[in-house]
Amino acid sequence: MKTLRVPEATVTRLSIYSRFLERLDRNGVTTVSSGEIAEGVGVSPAQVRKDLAYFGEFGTRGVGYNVKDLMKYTLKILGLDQNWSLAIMGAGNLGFALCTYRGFNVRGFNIAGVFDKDPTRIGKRIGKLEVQALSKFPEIAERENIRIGVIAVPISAAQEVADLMVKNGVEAILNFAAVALNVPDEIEIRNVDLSVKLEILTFNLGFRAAQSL
Amino acid sequence: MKTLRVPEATVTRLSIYSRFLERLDRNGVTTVSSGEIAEGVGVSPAQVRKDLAYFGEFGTRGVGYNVKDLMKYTLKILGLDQNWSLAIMGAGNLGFALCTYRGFNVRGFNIAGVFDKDPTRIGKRIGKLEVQALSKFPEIAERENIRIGVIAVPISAAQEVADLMVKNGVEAILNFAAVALNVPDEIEIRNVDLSVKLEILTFNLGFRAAQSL
DNA sequence: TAGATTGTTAATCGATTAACAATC
DNA sequence: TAGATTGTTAATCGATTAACAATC
Repeated sequence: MKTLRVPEATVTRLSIYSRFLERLDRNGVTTVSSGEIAEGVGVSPAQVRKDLAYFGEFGTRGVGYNVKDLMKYTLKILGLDQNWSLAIMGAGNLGFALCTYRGFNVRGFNIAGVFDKDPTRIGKRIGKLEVQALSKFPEIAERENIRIGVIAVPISAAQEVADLMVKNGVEAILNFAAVALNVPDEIEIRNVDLSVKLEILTFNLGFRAAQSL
Repeated sequence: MKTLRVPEATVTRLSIYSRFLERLDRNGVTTVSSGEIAEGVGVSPAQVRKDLAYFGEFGTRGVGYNVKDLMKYTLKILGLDQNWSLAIMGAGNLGFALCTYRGFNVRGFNIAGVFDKDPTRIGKRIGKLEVQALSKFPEIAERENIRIGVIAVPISAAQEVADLMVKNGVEAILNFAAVALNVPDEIEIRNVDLSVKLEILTFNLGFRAAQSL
């Protein structure tokens, strides 16, 4: 068993390459070079080739890459050659926004259930979805084969919701609550803290001001 | 002029340290060691000390760090010893969720205006805010000293909105639209692509399955 | 063949970690 | 003083880039 280690930054870039390739394809472009991809997404050509080299040889020397083929390969690498059922945990404002976010659908993510524990929210409709009680999670997770859950509940409820998902077979979690969650090692988890992102900006603004003194 | 280069990961961790310190402070803890911070946020003690060392000496050898002091220092480093006025561009579901997100307020971010170009949205209230026409942006940005803007509009409108902000003195942009924006070099810009985050998870699920073959 | 571009290796760059002198 | 923990240096680790042989 080879243990190839792929940098997470490479995976992020592959996402971006695949979007760029889709755009080229829509525009009828059939062949592209690493330099053109690099130019299009703002990295170096060597970076593009290196990122792809982790997974195979997809180009033709002297020619470049076939846009349609490379697009398919990158999507397959990312696991996007299949559809994924998501659970959105929390039907507050953020949960609502996530349920209606069109960016998920175009990449093959299908929201199979939205859950809340607030009785005033349960039963309400969000588009084609109906907000479900947390108690319905096990049944729906099983039926819909939900492997990925998104946490959009307040900090105080985040751990409880994570536990519920882990207990019911969820393998990966995207967590919007600003708290470090305790989950087994084998669960993939990533945090998105919106305020941290802003703080990188304020740091840089202040830092730049200090440098120019 | 020294050109100290601080890794972005260090800034992200400082955000997380500062939250952990606030929690300790609320719990009445007065002194903390790099090892305890490391334990609390899931990094190495050397990492904690190295991150802080970019900015000065904040501890006492043999003793540790004073929680209140270190909390203040980290907040100051991040630029959070002042309040920041934000503009939310786009009053769709995501814009609405951002306007009502309480995580911003506790870190000193104040939403000073929410803007949209859809006439059916203009004038609607979101909490204490009223959705403003894009044409009001210059006036309000100036009056409220808006230096940071958040883009929560569809891809098709993102560049236009970015241009408007840059023209009116915005220095930093948090972009939720899945498109690379063209802004002058001196503008700080970070993208948050919700789908890319999910794709890192699907990649890892697929990758792990492949490794265990 | 000449020109172009890939795939890959080696060099470089940068970030993390281990180790320890400084010092409370 | 003995014990503890910082601040910092040097070693290690990992990611990016430059360069070029392979080859279309």
